[in-house]
Amino acid sequence: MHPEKINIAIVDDHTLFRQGLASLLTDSDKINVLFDAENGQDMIKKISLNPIPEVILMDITMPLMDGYESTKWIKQNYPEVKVLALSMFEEDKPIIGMLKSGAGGYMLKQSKAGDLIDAITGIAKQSFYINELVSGKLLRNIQNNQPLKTQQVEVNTNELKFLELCCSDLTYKQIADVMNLSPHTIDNYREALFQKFDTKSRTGLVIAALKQDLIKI
Amino acid sequence: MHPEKINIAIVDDHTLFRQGLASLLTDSDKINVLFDAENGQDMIKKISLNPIPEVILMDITMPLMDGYESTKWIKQNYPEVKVLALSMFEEDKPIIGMLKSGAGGYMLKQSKAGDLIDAITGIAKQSFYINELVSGKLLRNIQNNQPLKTQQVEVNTNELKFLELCCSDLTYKQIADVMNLSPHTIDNYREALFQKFDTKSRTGLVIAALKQDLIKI
DNA sequence: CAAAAACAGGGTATAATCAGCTTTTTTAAC
DNA sequence: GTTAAAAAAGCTGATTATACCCTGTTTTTG
Repeated sequence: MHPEKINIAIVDDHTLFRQGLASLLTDSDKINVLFDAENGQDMIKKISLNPIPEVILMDITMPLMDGYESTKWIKQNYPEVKVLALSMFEEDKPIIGMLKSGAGGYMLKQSKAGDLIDAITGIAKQSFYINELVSGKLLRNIQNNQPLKTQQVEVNTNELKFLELCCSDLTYKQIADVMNLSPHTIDNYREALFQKFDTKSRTGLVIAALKQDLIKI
Repeated sequence: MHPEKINIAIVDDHTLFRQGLASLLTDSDKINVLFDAENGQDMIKKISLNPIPEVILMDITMPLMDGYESTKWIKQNYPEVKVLALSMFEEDKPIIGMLKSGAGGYMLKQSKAGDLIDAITGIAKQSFYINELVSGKLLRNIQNNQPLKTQQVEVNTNELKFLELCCSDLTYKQIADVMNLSPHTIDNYREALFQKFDTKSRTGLVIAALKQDLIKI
């Protein structure tokens, strides 16, 4: 009397975990495990030999092709397939990384089976499944995407203008011209900024300024 | 017999809404409205004349100083105060915008009173309150923050490595050394890339590669 | 007025840019 | 397998730009 089962695949390099999980999920009457794979390359091989799963449970750390790469590949080649990250890490970086790669949710391996099944059914229906673990990270990520300043370097208006003009094919002589200053003054600016940014080349200058968010491209 | 009430403030330019809401929330035994304000400037004036609220309910569209600005100001001057956005818009932009500005949650004005009270108590306790409305936007935002490619330029592995090494103070000679190639081969790479990216300087190369997302800094 | 900051000059060594050419390695066709 | 074509790697030599000196003048500012 149950509705149609959800077809999934499991990608994880630990065989015991993979097969134990498959058995566990199969025991429930809601989920059908189509195939499993021990890394991304194995998954690519097997996905064409099987029916397309609705959801893929994806580990992160795997040899040959990890969870990030595998998720990106899935989203490029089978965008309708949902990926649910399943990992032991609860740090920000892997969570944000998997979501950026295209995962629609993130579950910890220490979750209860019932919660995982909820997540799978949730993600199958709505394309994503956000729990408290993930929502906080998401929010913090979006809010921290701009500051993160190191020891901010002070630059005056002219130096800033100069830095912006450095992001071009203009020579210093031409920059001096544009700014209506002597090339030697530009020399002074450059040397001052070299010191401030601890670099020795125009390229280094531009990159340092970009990193500090002083200029945009 | 209720625990301590949560002290809040309401910032919204519609007087009837503001006062009606205040009355509604005060009727509950969980929330105490310290003050209200009709825009960000009014809020700034009143916040120093009152006890500091735990949570501020913040509208977005307001004259003189809108919700984005007001939220940023709060987060800069009273970072411990939580902001719960309260708006009629359920589009991506305002939601993402308010969260980026520092709001810890986002509720629709068409919510039920009980849900709003839940959100307020939630945000007071945990600093954020994520509902289904917000989580999907967050996820989509984070996933769409990268692509947007123009006409992609093809570069091979060596050229890519070279581009990465260009983002440094290394001279071409040193790059050649690192890559175990003759400096003249590096010359060839450079010239080929100059053509591909239509530039004439190392700086231009680096910037073009960054724009195309071929390299990261 | 004195000190600091900004601007400007001359000069040199090194690195970057550019054009034209040879050799080696790959690729693909025969 | 041979071989022609194409691609990648390597080279010479010259010009221009960049990086780094030291020094002096003007302007701002306390």
